[in-house]
Amino acid sequence: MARRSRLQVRPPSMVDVAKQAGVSHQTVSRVLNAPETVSPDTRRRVERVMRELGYRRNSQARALKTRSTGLIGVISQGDTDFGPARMTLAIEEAARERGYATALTVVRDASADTVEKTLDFFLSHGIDGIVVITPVPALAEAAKQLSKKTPVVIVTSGLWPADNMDVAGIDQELGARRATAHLIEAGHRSVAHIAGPMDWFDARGRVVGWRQALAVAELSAPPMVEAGGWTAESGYRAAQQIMSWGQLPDAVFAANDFLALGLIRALEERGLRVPADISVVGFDDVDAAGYFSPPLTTVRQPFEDAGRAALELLLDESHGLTQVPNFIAPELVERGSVRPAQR
Amino acid sequence: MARRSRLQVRPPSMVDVAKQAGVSHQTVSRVLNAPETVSPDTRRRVERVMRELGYRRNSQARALKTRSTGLIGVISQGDTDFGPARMTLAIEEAARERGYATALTVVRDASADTVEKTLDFFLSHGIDGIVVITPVPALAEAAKQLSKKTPVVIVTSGLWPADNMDVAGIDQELGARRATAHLIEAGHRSVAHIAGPMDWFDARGRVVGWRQALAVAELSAPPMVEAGGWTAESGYRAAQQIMSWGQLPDAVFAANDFLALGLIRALEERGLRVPADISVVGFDDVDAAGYFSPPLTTVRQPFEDAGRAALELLLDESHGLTQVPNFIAPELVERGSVRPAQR
DNA sequence: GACTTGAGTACGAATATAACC
DNA sequence: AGGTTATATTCGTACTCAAGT
Repeated sequence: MARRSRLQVRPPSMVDVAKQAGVSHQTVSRVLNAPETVSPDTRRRVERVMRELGYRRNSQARALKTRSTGLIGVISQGDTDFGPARMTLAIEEAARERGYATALTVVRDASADTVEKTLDFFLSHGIDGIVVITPVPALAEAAKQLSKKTPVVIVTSGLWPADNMDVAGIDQELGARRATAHLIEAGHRSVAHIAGPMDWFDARGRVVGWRQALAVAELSAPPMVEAGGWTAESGYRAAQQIMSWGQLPDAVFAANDFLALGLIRALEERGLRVPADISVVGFDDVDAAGYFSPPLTTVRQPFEDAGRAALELLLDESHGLTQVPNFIAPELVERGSVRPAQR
Repeated sequence: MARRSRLQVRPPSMVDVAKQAGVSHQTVSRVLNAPETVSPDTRRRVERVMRELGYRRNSQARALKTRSTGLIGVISQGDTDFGPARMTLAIEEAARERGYATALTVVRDASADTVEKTLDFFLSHGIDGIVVITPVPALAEAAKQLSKKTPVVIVTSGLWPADNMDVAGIDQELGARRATAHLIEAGHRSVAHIAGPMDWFDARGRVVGWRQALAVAELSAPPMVEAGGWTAESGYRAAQQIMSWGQLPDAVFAANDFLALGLIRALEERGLRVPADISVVGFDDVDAAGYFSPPLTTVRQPFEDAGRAALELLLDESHGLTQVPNFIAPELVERGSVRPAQR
């Protein structure tokens, strides 16, 4: 880094501050780490000199002594998918609030080799812990291995804590129950489901929740339709399948907003109006959901809360104490794609 | 981090390795940093002990001495927009290839205060340099201030190097010229443009390139249509505007793929077929572009190359030497949305 | 004896200098 | 002398122990 040379003036150290303030470096250290043990007089003097000199703690030296770098590693597999991307940002923000920096690594595959390399990379950079965001089982398995060498929290929605692993995420089953129950409360008796790719924990959880809500209401579940992906196109195709049934459902709970979008498009092409003829609920609450036509009733995932929960698990005393995963409750957002109950 | 205690066995240091191998720690250091100066015999012995003990360099101690942490800070504003998101991943990957870790920070706004805080955060974590990804002017201005305190590279598409700032990005004008020229070569005389939000450098660059290509072919430019965003919905609305013209254009170059998607949808609703009646070219080459109907001819942005270029600027000797920004050339991807030339 | 401050050393790697064969 | 290896010190912070008021 050649330009460095231009900047290569040694930044002021504690010793510099101490000299300038006429105290020992130890006193400067105390001003930072235990201010109450320093007389207000000296403290003010030292603090003033710090400001004058533009003193900044050297985190490398600090890390060397304390054995903690303040660096959190984040491993994510999904790159541009909505959930993982939002979760990554949420974790970054939560970490920054607590003064931690996050080092992000996006892996293309979850092979043992890739994970091993990533771990090695993180360890050699002295991270304090790792958050693994994984919507699929493969990375989760690999993450279990990691936990032998460094604290690890898994962010997912379908894994139960085991082998001392800490898990945080969003309660997909609950979200799906809420979505389905909302449709049932609106008076619908036949509620279909378009599921996401079943290798995702999220997709599986939403299926379970859908079935639970139907069972509670003592309604039978129509056949489940598995979409090939999370896109509007997949939703469009899944809709074709539903429309080929002898009897159309009253309502459809789609596993995410884009699937719902494709579904709505397909329904309208057949002259079916949403919500007049058929009600639809999505999942995620993507930015555009309020601008669909009709505006989509959906389930909002509290990524920020989940990110914060993951970080607390990683950093806090509560570590290893929880026997139940930290699954945050998502909320239903009512808009215009569900027909109000008629009575 | 409570669980830490479970792991709190001090990792082996050079001294441990040295003791075990019966040499001095200095020799161990040489094995790592200048192997050729150590006799093959001792070297092998030391290396074996390193493996046995699972020795790993302590990057904190190393950073303390060398004044380099191997950490690169990345500041990005756009969170889920296609370009910035892809660029972030590209930079992360390029950095990792070179052994650097990237600390990501996504800022919500580009106020002086936010940027100041972020810089402070990065500096206190000892980053070696910063990459600022900015599609809009505000962050770019703020980035100029940063460069006084640490090496900075700006990743963008509309800023010329100034004040010793290093800039890398993708040549938007060239991409737009290629897209437009492709339409002209196909025999189209009237090529309209749906522009993205004009506060984005990318949007502006694409407008300039579009005009340039038309000028070279001595064709006049239809009025430019500015879409309110980058979404399909914006494209759909922009299309309404175009269709209100007395005379329809032969072809439309849309500033990104989603705008193109909305445009195509609007055209087809009017009974206009793409490409039979009107040709369309997009920009970005998003994952789904090949699955649009018709498959979209578009311009692929080489994010990986640009990310690598940014990193090289930040790390390499070439620093400050380039008077011209490192703008990488995007490529046209021909698919099915442009009518082949008829002669 | 409270309260405040200082001296000295450890953390682990890098390196200049010195010593060895 | 030339090829290797060893000794001693440095980086900046944290913390123990001791000393001063």
